[in-house]
Amino acid sequence: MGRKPCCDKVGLKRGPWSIEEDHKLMNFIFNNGTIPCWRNVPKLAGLLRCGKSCRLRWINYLRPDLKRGSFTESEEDQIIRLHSHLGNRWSKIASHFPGRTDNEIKNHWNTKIKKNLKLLGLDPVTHKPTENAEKTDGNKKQDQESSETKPEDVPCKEAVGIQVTELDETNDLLNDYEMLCGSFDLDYSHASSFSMEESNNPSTSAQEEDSLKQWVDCVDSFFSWGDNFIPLEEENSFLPWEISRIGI
DNA sequence: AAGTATTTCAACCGCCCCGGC
DNA sequence: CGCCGGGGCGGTTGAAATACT
Repeated sequence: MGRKPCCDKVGLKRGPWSIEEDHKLMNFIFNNGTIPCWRNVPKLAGLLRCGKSCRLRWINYLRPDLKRGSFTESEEDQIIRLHSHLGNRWSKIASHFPGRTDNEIKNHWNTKIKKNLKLLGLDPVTHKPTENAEKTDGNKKQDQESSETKPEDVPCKEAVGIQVTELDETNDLLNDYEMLCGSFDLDYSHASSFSMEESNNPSTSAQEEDSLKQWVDCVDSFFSWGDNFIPLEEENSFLPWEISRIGI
């Protein structure tokens, strides 16, 4: 409304990213490290995209520390717990899951978890039985607000920030949820393992480095890099798996 | 095998917040 | 103190993939 768009959209490409575009963006980021101003990235990287689009592509898809694959049962549990206290603050929720993006969690919530909670007769917003939620419809907003209490306002249980009594309620909810998942025969067998201990440990272990190297190998085989790709080793700037340390 | 319905998820849109001036 | 611009975030869309008839 009267506000200038984030960029001049005329002549800019939209829609799915091509391999070549991914290549250009990754190459630029790997060779330049921190991005002080995303607005300049498309110009400098030779992309016909808006800066926001580049940022999103990097964060949601190209980042080397991204964890791929389906959500594990424990991750889903954690999402439900966090959502019951944080509401739709996807970025806050995602901050508890290294390697997962807010977009990914949001999508998973909207497509799967929400549906399963509804099947259980639970309101995905209030996390309470639907009848209950209807009965207290007038107070729904209040409920919602209280359920979306800011994390900093809530005494913390471990790193997650959950009151003990509320945690018990959430655990009951999760038991029902797990039973439901079981009855639908959800398959987590192909999903990678996950633990909050692991996720709360930001230290770059040798294991993590290995996985990042694997990622790079994987990307190398996945993308058909063009001849103009500058191997990072040759560039001598830094290795891709060091990105997490310098904090892009 | 073909057509249709449903699901998934990458990407976009637009608002809000915050820092710089 | 107010304005401006950029980044971040949540909601939404739509194309592609998958399931079903």
